[in-house]
Amino acid sequence: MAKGAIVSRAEDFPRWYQEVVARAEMADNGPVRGTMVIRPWGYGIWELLQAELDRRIKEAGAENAYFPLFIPESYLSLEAEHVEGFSPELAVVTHGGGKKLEEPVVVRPTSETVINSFFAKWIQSHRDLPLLINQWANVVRWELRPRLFLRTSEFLWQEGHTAHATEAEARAYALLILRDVYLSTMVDVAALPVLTGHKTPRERFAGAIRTWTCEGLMGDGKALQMGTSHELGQNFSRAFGITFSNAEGGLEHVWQTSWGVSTRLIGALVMGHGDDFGLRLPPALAPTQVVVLMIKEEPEVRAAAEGLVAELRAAGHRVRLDDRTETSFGRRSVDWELKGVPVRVEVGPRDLAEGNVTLVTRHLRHKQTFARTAVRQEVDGIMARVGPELLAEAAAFRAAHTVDVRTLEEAVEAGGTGLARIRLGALGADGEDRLADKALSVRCLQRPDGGLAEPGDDDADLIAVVGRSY
RNA sequence: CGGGCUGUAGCGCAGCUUGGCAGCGCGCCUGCUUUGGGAGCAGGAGGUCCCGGGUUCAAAUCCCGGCAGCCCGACCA
Repeated sequence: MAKGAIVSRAEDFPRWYQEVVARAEMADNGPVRGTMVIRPWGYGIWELLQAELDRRIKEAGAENAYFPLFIPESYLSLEAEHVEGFSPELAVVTHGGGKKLEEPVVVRPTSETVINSFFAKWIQSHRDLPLLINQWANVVRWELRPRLFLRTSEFLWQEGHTAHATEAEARAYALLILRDVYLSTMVDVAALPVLTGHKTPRERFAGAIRTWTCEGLMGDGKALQMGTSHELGQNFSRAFGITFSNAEGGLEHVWQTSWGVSTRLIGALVMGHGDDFGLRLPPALAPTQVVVLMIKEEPEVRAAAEGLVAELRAAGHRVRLDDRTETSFGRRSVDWELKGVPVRVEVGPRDLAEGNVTLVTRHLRHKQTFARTAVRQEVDGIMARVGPELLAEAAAFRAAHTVDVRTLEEAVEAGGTGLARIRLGALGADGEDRLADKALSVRCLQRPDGGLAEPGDDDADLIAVVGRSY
């Protein structure tokens, strides 16, 4: 290992992950165990993700709102499975204003309960439906084994909550979010291939009747749940009394959905695209897409570099000038590489004398000299290619680490290094227990062709995607 | 909850066995020389040695008590 370099992924993947997050200045551990300080580079990625998600959420018709951080403890217990699922990880506030509270309040682990208590108030008629609400917020789930971005006690996310007149409409909306918001953002923006499917009852969200999921495969062969969209049926509408008068004058309970993705996606980006030199960002999520790096402080170099910055900015790229020539060239190159900036433009006297500059493409670590006048066009071209190439590389990795099997034993074998696909029925009644003994789980269920289950499909006939997971 | 390990500069660590000036690497600051893949030289700053008590002329070091963190197991999902 070269001086100051990070550990290789092959040698120690968890340590590699920690080092990338630290050295790329994405996040630090907070003072309270399990908490996280998101630094500008990490937060910049989040802001870009947020913007992409928010636009799609609004296109899907949902509106943003904000509900309180504190929830009366009693609300949680209104839905039996929900409270059972969340009580082990709740943070509970027992004192306020120096006095013991009459009723403790919990810090939201998710907002189903508060939001639904208001849905009950707002929804009277079928004309009030559908009600489509999203909120951007922090949530708290006390974690014993935290890892930055992947599992922290507090994290940032988006949670959508909707109410519909019919089960079919709720289901269609949960799937709309899954495909047009989550799948689209993960694949087209983050360049991360994901499997979609639904969870087994064992893995399902506490309180849902069906949980749809996007599952990614990380560089160490472990799966990561990257986003979920739940059909809640009438579980919460019955618990909270959310009723509406239908067109015939009858009183019905609404059908609901909820869905969320979090800052965990940043962890997915690191583990899905990173290499032994650090992070590799798709341009769409790079806070800085192009770094123009001055090799030396000379008037000609500065003039050329500043000219390129202006030109590339005008072309619509997020560009930053690195003129910290008091720091060595090598050091600065490595720093930008760690941060995953897609393109570096290296401007130095030697090239410049011949009217050239050097372009370095991060994801390929490819270096080439171009005429200064060709830079804009070359950068445009590289920027258009990076995302698709990262996506193709990750998809090839997943294909190479996915295998179809027929028995649980084979699934255990294959699941050790990647994903195993097996008919759920072939796992047997205690299949999930036996997988759990080997630290494996069913990540999702899909049709043999990878498609989503249709109404009427029997889970036993669907393909269970089995793997280790985060 | 059980077992093991660790707390020393911003980070990583040595020193503890055998008590005797608080150390090393990286990072940081200043100056000069450098700058095309983690620069060199010189100078400098930075400490509640986890906390409390004890033994001793003298404690980072030995003894007692406590706290925190990490790993493994159990539990949970």
